[in-house]
Amino acid sequence: MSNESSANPQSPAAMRSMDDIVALCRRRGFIWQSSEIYGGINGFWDYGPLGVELKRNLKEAWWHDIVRCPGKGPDGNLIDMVGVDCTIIMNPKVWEASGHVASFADPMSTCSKCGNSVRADHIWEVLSTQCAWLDSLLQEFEHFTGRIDAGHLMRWARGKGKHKAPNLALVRNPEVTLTWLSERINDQPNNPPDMKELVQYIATEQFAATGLQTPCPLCGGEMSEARAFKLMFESHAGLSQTEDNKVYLRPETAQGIFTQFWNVVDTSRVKVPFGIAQVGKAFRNEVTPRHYTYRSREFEQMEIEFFIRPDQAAEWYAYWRDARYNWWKSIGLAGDNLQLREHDREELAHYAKEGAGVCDIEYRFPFTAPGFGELEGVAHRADYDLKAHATACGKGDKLRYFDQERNERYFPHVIEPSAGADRGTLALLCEAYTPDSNRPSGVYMKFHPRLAPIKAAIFPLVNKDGMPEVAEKLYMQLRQKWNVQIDVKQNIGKRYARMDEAGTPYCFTIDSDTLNDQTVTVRHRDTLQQERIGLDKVAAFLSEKIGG
RNA sequence: GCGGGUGUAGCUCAGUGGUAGAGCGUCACGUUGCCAACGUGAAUGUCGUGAGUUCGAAUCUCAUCACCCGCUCCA
Repeated sequence: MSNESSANPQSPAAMRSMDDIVALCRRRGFIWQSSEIYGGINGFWDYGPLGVELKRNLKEAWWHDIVRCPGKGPDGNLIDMVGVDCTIIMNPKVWEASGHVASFADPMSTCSKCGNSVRADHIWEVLSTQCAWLDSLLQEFEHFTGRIDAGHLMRWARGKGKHKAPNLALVRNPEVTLTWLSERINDQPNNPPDMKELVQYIATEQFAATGLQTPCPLCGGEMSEARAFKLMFESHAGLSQTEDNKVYLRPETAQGIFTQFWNVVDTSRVKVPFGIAQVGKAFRNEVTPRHYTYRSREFEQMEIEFFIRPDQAAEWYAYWRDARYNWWKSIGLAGDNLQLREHDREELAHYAKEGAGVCDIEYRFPFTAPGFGELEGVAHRADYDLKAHATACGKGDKLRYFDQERNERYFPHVIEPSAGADRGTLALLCEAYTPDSNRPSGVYMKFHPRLAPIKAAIFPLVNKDGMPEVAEKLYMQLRQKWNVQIDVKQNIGKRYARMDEAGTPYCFTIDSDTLNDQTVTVRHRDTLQQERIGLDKVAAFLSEKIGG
């Protein structure tokens, strides 16, 4: 990212370069690399003293607004929401039922010449739709009559083919390759090869040794056997390490909620519509962890599974989509950097094709700009998960939810707002980062006061004349309710500057007037303005500005 | 996984084969009278890591790790 910031220091992007944000996060103790003294580990990040407060504030704001005080739904009734906290390691059958074991092990094929990797089940689609050299080859056969013309192939191999598919067997060694192909045609004159087989023949040099090969869509080289990438972390529960006790670290928190759905219904007096919320770690063996904490291998989710009557999916989907978008706005991500994006039908996941919709709430991170990156997804998952678990555990329709009012049984549909706590924290950091050449620190963190890691700082103007004693008394009082800091060292400007970089919204300074008239100055982070308020009014001031 | 780039103190960087440095920051003491002031002093380095070449390597070579960029991936 050093290129990004140095390339064009005048551009708006450079004003908010990721490099500078990362540097501040490190310098002030928001985020560090995991195991940094050993060189770090790709895809894992730690939160420092300020970072942990910020992330906790985000999770607590979410829990407060979602579980404790969720507001009214589209039906005008108060929303019913309860929380759970499920384990990271679950019975492996959970992941078979959810489809993760199958879909998280997408077999990949790699080109032995150029190293290009393609999903094995997509390779023919890629070859037929996005392959430049195959397009070029097929143009040679525009007037293709059904007869395979070795002369045509040879001419292409020695001309265009050399540039477009240098590693294709036909290009490297056309004589041998065409020998195998003509043998095939002569052996079975009544069964000419179809397009797929033809493409495999021209990709094959050592037919006797290797059998038919599949060519690389980029360079024509041979693609390797498909091998599975394990996208779920694996471990073993028990001392021996065998297939029998293999377990997975959960790749999402949602499945804990689904598997406990029936216990919640039986014990919590909730009835549809209602929601179950959970905050917790999830793990994915991402191929390429990138962009600071944005795509990590260990991350934290804040998920709601909201259970509804199937016929009410559309209105609840719309409700959660708007509620969640507005929530992110309310904690300080207002403006052009936040957007709501409905998915096209084509990009929908398998469980959502027929649903009321899927959307992402996206933030314009410096590394995605001018594009956006996902903060939260809101998806109508229909009854896919509850049904899958009901079937997999062998109880099937017996696990349908009984709707007393309507006297009917059904599997509730699910609207799932699933947010990333680490991505949210990163967005808050990026949004807060505000360069300001007029202040000593050169930058300040403009956190919404509700999310700010430190709510207020208490400073004696000088470290004598009874000021420290007054400051300490105020500090002892305020810290019972808020995360506040006291600092008596060094000059006042330096202390303000430090608080600017920590994003502390208010500083209370005790000076000589305090000793006479029992007032303190309040210094506002964003405006640098100061006002005087009574020493006994400080707690009320914070309550009004921050809550709590 | 592929290709390109980067890696020296907390930060910004200097050091191109011969004693590892500066500024800022941090800490201590003094001072202080509202925005990184001043004075004195102090601490802080596996020169990303590991090998190799060399009498001698931060410097040259190779490997490796981490980060950044572009592909790829993103259920």
